[in-house]
Amino acid sequence: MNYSKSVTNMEKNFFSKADPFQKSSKYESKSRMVLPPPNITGKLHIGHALNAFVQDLKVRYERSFNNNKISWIPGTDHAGIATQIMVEKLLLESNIKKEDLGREKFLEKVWEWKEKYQDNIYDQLKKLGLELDWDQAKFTMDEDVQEAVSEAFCKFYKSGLIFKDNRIVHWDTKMQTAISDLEVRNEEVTGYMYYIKYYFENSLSEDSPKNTTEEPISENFVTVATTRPETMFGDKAIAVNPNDERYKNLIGRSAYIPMTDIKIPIISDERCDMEKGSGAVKITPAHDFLDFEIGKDHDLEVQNIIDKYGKLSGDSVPKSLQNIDRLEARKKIIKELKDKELLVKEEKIKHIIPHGDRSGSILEPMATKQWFLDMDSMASEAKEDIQNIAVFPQNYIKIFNHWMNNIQPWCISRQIWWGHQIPVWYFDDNHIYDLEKYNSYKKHGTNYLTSDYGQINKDNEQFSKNANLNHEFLNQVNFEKRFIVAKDIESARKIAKDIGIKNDSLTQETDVLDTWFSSALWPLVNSKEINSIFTNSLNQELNQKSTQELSKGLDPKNEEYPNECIITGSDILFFWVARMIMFCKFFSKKIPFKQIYLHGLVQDSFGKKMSKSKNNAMDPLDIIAEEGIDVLRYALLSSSVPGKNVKFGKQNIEKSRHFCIKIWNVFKFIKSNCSELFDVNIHTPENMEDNLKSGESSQTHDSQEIKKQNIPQEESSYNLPENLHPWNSFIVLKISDIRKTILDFISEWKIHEASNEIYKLIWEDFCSLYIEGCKSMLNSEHSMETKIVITESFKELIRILNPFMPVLSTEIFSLMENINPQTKAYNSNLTNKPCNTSCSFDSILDSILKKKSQKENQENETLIKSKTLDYIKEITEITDSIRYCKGVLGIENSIIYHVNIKQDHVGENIIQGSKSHLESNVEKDEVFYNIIEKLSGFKIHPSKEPKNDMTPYPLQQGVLYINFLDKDLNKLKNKIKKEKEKSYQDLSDAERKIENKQFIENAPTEIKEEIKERIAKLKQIVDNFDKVELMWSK
RNA sequence: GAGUGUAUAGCUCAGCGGUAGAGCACCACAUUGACAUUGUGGGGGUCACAGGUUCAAAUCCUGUUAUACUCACCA
Repeated sequence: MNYSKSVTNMEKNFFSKADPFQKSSKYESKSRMVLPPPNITGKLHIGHALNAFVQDLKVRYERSFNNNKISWIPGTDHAGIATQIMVEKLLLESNIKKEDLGREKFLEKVWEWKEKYQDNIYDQLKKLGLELDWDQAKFTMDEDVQEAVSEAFCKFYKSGLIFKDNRIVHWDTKMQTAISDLEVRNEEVTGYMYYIKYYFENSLSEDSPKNTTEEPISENFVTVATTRPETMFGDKAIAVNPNDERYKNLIGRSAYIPMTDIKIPIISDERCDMEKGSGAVKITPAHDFLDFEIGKDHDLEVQNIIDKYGKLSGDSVPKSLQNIDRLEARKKIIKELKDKELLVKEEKIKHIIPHGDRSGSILEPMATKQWFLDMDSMASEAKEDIQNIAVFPQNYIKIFNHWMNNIQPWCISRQIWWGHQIPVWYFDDNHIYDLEKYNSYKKHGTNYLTSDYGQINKDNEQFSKNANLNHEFLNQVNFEKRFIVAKDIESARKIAKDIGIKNDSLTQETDVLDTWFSSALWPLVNSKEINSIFTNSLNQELNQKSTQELSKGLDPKNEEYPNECIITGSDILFFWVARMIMFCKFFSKKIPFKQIYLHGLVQDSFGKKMSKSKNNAMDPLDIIAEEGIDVLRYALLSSSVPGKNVKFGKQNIEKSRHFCIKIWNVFKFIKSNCSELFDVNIHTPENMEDNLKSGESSQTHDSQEIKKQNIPQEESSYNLPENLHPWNSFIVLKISDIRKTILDFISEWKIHEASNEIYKLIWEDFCSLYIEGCKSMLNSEHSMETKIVITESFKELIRILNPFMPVLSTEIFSLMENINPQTKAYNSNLTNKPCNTSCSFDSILDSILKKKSQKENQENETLIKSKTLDYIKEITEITDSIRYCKGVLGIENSIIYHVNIKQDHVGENIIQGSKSHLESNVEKDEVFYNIIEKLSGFKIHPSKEPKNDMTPYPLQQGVLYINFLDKDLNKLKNKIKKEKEKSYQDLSDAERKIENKQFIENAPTEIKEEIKERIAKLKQIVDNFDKVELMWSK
């Protein structure tokens, strides 16, 4: 059964059967991690898949290799604006506008949508095969989250961080809401700069400028440049730079707004750029950020002339333009200005204009009343906090700090319906029932507070002494703006009653909070500490005392919070990660997570962002349907470098698919070649016996081991020899080495490096080298030993592979997990204790390194390792050389070629080397030659003297003699010549280095040793090259 | 304009002080072997450019030039 055909079944097993890797349920530690909650707007995209796979890898890695069980919490985000857009669109299909339904009915529809799409998202997440803790799934508008969000708002307000103000914000005319700076997408577009004449007051005749037919002269007007002429009806001044010689005389004069008889002053301001436009700029405080600031300083009126739909309105707008969309109006205005010769010129320019991230419509800066959260204090704290978080990649700390340094108050109110409604209740003067009481509170309340922001003025002792008034809640009431901040209507009513207001008059703020406001609390609301932080504190003042109480609520041993880590896309560092740090720290006094891992975005193979409109989006579930989970998963993991975008295309998928197939095939090989071990996993004794018998008959040779197995008192146990054959020790040592490398890479979040290491380990070391060589081992006296090492090594590989390919690894592991040949490890001799536990990879490793024996030390370990590696090196050097010749000369396998290894030089070395490894186990190491034969396809004859018809070929430590039959050797000779030259070059380079005094003085000893070794090797090589060339020339 | 990256093989990218790497593509050879969704070998690189630090630089620093992203910029 090939891989592609097996995938479906494998995945079925994966989802329906217990995870064999999860058998041990005892973990040293338990911790928590939250899934960045996907929006309930639609489908998962490939970026979600990458994000989820990285997290799932972390969970599996921590569980299997760190004894740390991470509870990974799924959830979904209500995504205010985005979802509202979708639902509105849906309703429009049946010709229903949200206004027709009204807020309540509309919200019902959204909740219906939520149910449906949350299920969708969860279904899709489940199809990715993730180890999520589904019992704890949460939605950002769940009741407890709503409470926490209200509470958070109140607390922010009481500590003076939230305020309501009339400020200029980015306004989305399509959604009719304000949005935050981060939700603005700047796009470069081609537009026009219009140069418009503003006539001076005293240059005019009695007639208004619109009637002028005279040729305009510069003494009569000033030219103002703008890209948005439609805003001119909101102009309150013309500003020039005080240092601008051209306009110095104009300061203090007035000019008329074209098409109107409105007169505005000409003022001077340093922020006015002399280089830009004409140097004179129209100031429209209501519709431009800088103008708003300038207007504030010059006491200019803020007059909105664009309504919330983007249509022109207001007294100063000419009748013909009233209620016309601003962009439409622009065209009309330009036409009229042209007609009236008020337009000096229009200039085609490229400029960047802000668009709504969600709606895509051109945003209008608009002065509106909004709720803001002051970020300054939290931001400066966050800059400290980020130092205590392990951030991967680290350079994002710089970016983080840069953003924090330039932070502005966050506009948190949205004029939409779907979201957390702001917990603020308004009252009006008509509803005061106890005026005396009200005024008394008002008086003291105003004194009590520094401003209308809610912050307590602690210096005001006078008020706190007044025992007749309940001042606890005073920082929740704003008497000037007539609102009460309270977590719910009951609390608001209570306060209202206290200050003499009829409580049935309260109306809640209709605005909702920015979606990211609730997201910022996500790690907190997903811990069980949510209650101790967000309840029963409404009537407490937020002071040191209650702060202490808050932090008391958090058990320091709490395994849930702070979270283990947060894994998310680098694009939402500011949107989400930064805000979580600030919010969670503010409320819990603790940094919400220990580590941050930021991955890049998944782009198409050309580096373009994937999107539906470009038709280059890849649906992860399509890929899964076609290729399987693991192929997608490994493809994403292996090509994801921390913080860098992934160019993702066919190639990534293909490499991954080939890898899966390779693993599946080698498993098939192992299964068929180590069949008797596999059969052991059928537990019934009768079966076992049968299987052992069949195992025996399937063996072509009558090996001792099999006989041993059949001895009843041994209960089919097999004694692993004291000294494993070096070919077998080699793979165990190799896996153990690379395992460490891989685990280190994962813990440093170098997942792409780890992926690459497991790839090389399985494909090159295990399949191409070890298993190929084992094909001869399996027919040797080492057969049983080899089978055990093959299966145990492979099981270990599969265990390491599990975080990368859970489906394939689970399938293979569950088919292999019961292969536990009852083996007595050799060390039972030493400890005198029968070691009849299953023979695990690590016990084999220990036995190779003779770990159980206390006499042994580190030195011995490295000696064993290096001896084993020498053996392998000798084999690979010979096979590589033969393969090289074969490749260069184009030799066919069907003809048997011979190789002589000259024993008086190379061979002896090798045989001695191998003997010492094999110690008493093997008398003569035929295996050595068999492996070379298997790997190279050449027949090997060890002998003292080569035959005359053989061609010498240089090795590092000697000479190979190869019978090339009648092949033309010129190609090879030329190659060797080149190789020789290169070796000479390398040698002289290395020698020059070692002769350099400064190098000797400064270089570290390891490097010096390395170079010395290299020189020794190169000398041998060069020497052999010379000898061989001499022989060839004969 | 400010910040942050990136420039390495034909393509997509790793490596980031001590002999230039992978996958794909290319060329040659092998042939049903666990694996044609294969194996083996090969060709192919002044590591953008210019300086500097260092015994040693693709790697660190400075500058230049491309290029990408983020933030600010609608006169």
